Amino acid sequence: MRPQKVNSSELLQGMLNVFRSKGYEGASLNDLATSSGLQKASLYHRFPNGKKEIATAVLNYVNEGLQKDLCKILADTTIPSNKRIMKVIENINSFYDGGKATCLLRSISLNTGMELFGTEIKDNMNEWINAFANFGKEIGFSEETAIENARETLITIQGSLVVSKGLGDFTIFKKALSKIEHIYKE
Amino acid sequence: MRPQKVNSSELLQGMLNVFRSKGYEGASLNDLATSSGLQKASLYHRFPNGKKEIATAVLNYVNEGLQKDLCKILADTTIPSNKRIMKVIENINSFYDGGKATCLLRSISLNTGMELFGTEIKDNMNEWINAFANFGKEIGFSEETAIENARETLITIQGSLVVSKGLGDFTIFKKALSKIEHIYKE
DNA sequence: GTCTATAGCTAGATAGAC
DNA sequence: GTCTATCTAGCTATAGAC
Repeated sequence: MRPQKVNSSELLQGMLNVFRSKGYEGASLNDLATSSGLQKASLYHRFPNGKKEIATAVLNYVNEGLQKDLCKILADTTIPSNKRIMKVIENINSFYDGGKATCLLRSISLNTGMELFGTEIKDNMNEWINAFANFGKEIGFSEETAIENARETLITIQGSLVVSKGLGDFTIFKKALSKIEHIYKE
Repeated sequence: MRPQKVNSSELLQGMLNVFRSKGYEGASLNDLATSSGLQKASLYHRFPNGKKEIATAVLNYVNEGLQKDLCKILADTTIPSNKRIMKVIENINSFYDGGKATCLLRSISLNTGMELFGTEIKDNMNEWINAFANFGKEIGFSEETAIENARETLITIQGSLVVSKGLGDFTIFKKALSKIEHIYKE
């Protein structure tokens, strides 16, 4: 057995960046190959169903990160809630590179409509909302308020990513994150 | 002089829909031709610099609509402010087809990064913010609060478009609009 | 498991008839 | 001003050597 030249998470991280900045249609297999350090044909060895399978793998990779860096932390009752929300906000900030990186869900959902990856996108968004909603209930929000705040949290993150990037003013993203932090720190 | 087979605003409206749903890279000249009712080569007659010029024209077309259906109305002091904000919210709702349509700025900014249409996008977003900020000042907000609320208005619109589409739940967009309405109706 | 080479297709763009 | 026909470059995907 020949060793893999590039390991799986390096590969996926590189391709994640391509999909984020170029979208699904815009990301060519040449782009993906270059970013990963492999040749096109080698990508087909690892992902026999081509581009669609690559994008699915990248979506799963992101979802694992979501579980690890957001859901699990928010649900970890051994840590004080103030610490948890702080840590999660930090993770979100670094995940989106201070607002400079585009959300994969958003870039993938363009071009493809919802047909190709609709369920993956929906599931991922629901996990965000559920994680924050459960956290909200734990710190004393009513069921309804918790869900409402969780939705607003996701809306604020997505919206501030769009606006801060459009205006080239990344303090907007930072402010949005601290606004979210305050929602959960009363 | 041969008459134009399709007039300018029909042409642009059709192509706007293509760019919104497919993004810049995803929108092929065949798509654009089909949506407009003309052949590819005819599009090159009207837009000699090709796809980039088409996208610029569509961005300008959207910007004209923004002026007419949002900026001018918000600034029209002959109408009571409550009526103005109601009318503008209605226009936003129909412009985004109740949340089902994607924002052109968002779809265009993908793939192209900010390199190609960065200034157009920035200008357009600034017009949104200025229009709402001026309106906010007029109804009594402080300079700072007015700008802060205007930014949050844009963030909420963009974010709720993303989330409601991702979840396939367009009541989220509706709720976001009524939340915005309340900001300006106290 | 990775590579070079290439097939088959569609993209954006152009030429020239009417 | 609009059309059909066509060019070249790039795309996704595959074949087959190592």
